[in-house]
Amino acid sequence: MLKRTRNCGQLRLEDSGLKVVLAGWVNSYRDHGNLVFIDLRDREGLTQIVFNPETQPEVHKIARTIRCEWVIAIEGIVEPRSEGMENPKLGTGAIEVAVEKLEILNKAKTPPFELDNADKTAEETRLAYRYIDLRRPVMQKKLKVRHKVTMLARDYFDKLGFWEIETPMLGKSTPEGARDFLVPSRLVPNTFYALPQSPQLFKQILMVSDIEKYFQIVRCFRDEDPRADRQAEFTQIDVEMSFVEPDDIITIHETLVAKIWKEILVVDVKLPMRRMTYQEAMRDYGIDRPDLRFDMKLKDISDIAKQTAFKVFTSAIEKGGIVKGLCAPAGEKYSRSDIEKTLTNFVMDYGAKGLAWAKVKAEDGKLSLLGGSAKFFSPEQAKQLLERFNAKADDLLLFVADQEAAANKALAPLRCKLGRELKLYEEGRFEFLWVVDFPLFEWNEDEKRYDSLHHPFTAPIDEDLAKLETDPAHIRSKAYDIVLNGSEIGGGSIRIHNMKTQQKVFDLLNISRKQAQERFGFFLNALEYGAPPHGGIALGLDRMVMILTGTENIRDVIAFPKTQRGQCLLTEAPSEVDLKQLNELNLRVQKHSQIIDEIPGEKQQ
RNA sequence: GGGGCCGUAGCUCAAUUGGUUAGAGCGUCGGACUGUCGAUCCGAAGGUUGAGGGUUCGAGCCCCUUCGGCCUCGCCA
Repeated sequence: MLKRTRNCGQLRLEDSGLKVVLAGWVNSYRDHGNLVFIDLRDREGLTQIVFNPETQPEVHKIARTIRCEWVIAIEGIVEPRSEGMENPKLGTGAIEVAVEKLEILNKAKTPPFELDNADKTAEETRLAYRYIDLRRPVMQKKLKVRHKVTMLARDYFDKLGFWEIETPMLGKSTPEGARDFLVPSRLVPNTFYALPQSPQLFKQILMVSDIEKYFQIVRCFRDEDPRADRQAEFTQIDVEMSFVEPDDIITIHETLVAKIWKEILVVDVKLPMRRMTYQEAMRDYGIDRPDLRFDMKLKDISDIAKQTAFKVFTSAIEKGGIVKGLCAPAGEKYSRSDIEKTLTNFVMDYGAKGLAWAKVKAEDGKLSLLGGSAKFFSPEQAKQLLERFNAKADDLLLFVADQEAAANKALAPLRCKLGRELKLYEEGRFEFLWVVDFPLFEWNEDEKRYDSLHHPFTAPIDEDLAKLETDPAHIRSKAYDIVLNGSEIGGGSIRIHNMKTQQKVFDLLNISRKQAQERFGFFLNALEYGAPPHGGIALGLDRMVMILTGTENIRDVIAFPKTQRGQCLLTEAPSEVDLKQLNELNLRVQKHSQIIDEIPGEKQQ
């Protein structure tokens, strides 16, 4: 076999005269009857190779039989292209290689889609032939960025004295949080492992073991329905440290993130990153991960709304709700039908009961409200509204009247939609933010108990500790989320390292002593054997790479992703298994049980 | 579990109100061609309209069921 000496993206004019060996895939071939040109591709680029019938008649003859995506190796001389024949689109466009020897390493069937048109090809087809899809430079670039991010992280943590330690993939199922993927145990019949939703408890236990600084680039599993930015199997850059406060974790990780942005995008991220309390985020943006690329804050207008004659507003407030809204700059481009159909349906998808609106018009230099709910506002009320939003002519005011949480839930996505559609920010902007001071709990009305906002091991802020007894709803936690352009790219907290506090939290979560022992007994025990104060974070690798590579699709940054039904179209997983395998695991699937039920007395297999 | 969009040649799409033999571009195959670079020119092959059922004289189109993909609400401590 010809051993390659150069890659296909490497050769330049100054290499002229060199004898080289290249190997790769045939990207395209152009047969002129006389000369044959092939663009040879490897992951580094394209190089044009030429077969000349006059100098190499035998090789030329074989070259004419070559087809796209065949794998070949060639030996030849690097030659400068003659005047006007250079290809400025290629890095190697100043030269070509005149082939002297050709080896066909492998033929290839015609690909099911053309690499050049793959961006227009159904994703289904691309996933079924992922090995071809991943040959495309755009896909390779994404995988390369992902590789670079993990290498940067590993190098960064190593230099700071962190150790990368693996934690088990076969773990213990806990009913909290997301649905677990279960793995049956063969050696202990009728029992199951769970794949980790995160290495949370293990990394905390490592702190008890005085590992002090741990990190891991680790796969996590949550058996919930996927989304465009969510996959059942995903990767976290997982970190835990001892003897730290939130500031320590925040500083270390914003520095890492800034380094990643600098190295990969050559973008300078201003440090320290902005911080915002949860309260402020919810008040101004209706969500704990605000997109700060544009302003357009939400405003509570309940005080004005309750004075109006608009029943929708007044009755919502009477029921303890609020009226909250936003002012879309130049939003008058939305027609009445856009607002009352498209935008209203949009907020209703998020549970809003409706969308009130009014347009801001200028008459003789004076602003007034027009259309929609405008008629319900007195001139004085209208004036107050316009002032509150600092509204300008041709703006559009939109309101939702509901319980506060429900109003936020609808307005936050509406704000993002409007920001995008009204082009309130330019692409390529990165607005980082730490959201801090999360509540420790939220009240779960259905279950009549508190739920952890973060997870049950999150520590309360010291000055709020006393509220564990008196006012759990208003305890703030030492949790922090890092948010970028409205996307949560990481989150963590300082943990409870004191068994008593941990027990108290379980009580409020309505987890009984017995349940706590069953589920987390090993962990609670560990806390009693000298657990240091500790905390950590997990950065979402997939989401970071998505933003770094400018894709909205998480499948683009995963080499072998799954579909919305959790299937791998390449391997056709998941699949049925042999009865023998099931028997070894002491398992019977419902299909078999039904057969047995239907044929009583039939001998069981 | 709910809502929405989609499925026609290998790929991307078209096909009038339900009406003749389902078309085009790219790709593929064959041929031509002295320097191309998304080569060009000539020619050819290629279809169970995702699957099953129904309505109809007649279905790619209408109805039902089903499979699959994407987006989304719920879900994701």
